Amino acid sequence: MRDLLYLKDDQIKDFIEQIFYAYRETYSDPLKILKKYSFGTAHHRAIHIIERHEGLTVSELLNKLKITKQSLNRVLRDLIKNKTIMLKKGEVDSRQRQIFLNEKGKKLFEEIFSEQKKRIYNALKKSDSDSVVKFKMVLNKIINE
Amino acid sequence: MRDLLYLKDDQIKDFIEQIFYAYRETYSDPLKILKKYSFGTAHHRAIHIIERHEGLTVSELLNKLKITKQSLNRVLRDLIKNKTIMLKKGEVDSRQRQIFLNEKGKKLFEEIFSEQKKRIYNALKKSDSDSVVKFKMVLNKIINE
DNA sequence: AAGATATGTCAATATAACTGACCCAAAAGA
DNA sequence: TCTTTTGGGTCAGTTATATTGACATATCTT
Repeated sequence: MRDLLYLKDDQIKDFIEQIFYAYRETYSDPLKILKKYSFGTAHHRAIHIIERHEGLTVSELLNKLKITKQSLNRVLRDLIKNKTIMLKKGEVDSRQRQIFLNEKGKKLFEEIFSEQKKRIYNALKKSDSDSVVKFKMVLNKIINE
Repeated sequence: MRDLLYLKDDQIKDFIEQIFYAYRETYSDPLKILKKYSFGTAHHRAIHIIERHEGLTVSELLNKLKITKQSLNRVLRDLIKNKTIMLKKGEVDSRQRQIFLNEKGKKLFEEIFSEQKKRIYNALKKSDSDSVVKFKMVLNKIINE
């Protein structure tokens, strides 16, 4: 029987620790920029998901963020007041609201992303294509487990 | 010139989103167990790092968690009161405190870990050894960037 | 002896989340 | 059409986790 080293508890514990570090570092990089706009990481996560999924509905955003609507509402209110995002009535179901970045929001996203990108870009640049593909595969399996 | 698909912005944006999901899912799995002991994720992260680095000092723990000593102190106080951890005077430098899990803490760690382990274990089991090695490599490069 | 370091603590505040209750408008179904 | 369900918004109060700033104590270094 093979000795599946990569399934050993110590390896798994290391991953649990490293996933925490990777998340924290990745999301702390743009905090300075966010502060300029009086935003925090909660706003950042919302902006990021909205940019990746333009026109998604409030309930779709809720499902991705997995927070309560009361929590999300504070964030959306700030973003709307700031003219970072806008809501449109859903075309098929007019109870729904679809969320879009407006011009100001797109600029803000780019500013945040250009800062946050560096860490990931440099890490991928130092890896070969196969490693990146496999990194993505394992990451996805962890998420969809 | 090669077209470096794996360095494209969209791929990087996906990673930023997925790192968030991976972290959130990994650390939300054991929340129910933690709640039984009136602990939260802050306690969990401390317990996890202490288990991985038994006998580390307070300042070493601070450097890993990257929070203020006032924040950490609340957590450590709770853990000490609960008899999850104990502090010992440093042997070389008696200003320092070395942190250890005691028996109760080791049991609690195992209870938390056995829950949290499932997600990672199953994801790794569905991946081959090479993928896991490369996942680790890229993850480390992201952290140490 | 003087200064630096490691740790602990008090107080006030910020951020991001929660629960629970309730509202309206629009869609879906009987 | 009438009723129920759904999508979204809001008020109020609370909790968890972090922050800044000030200060205290013991121990190590010079």
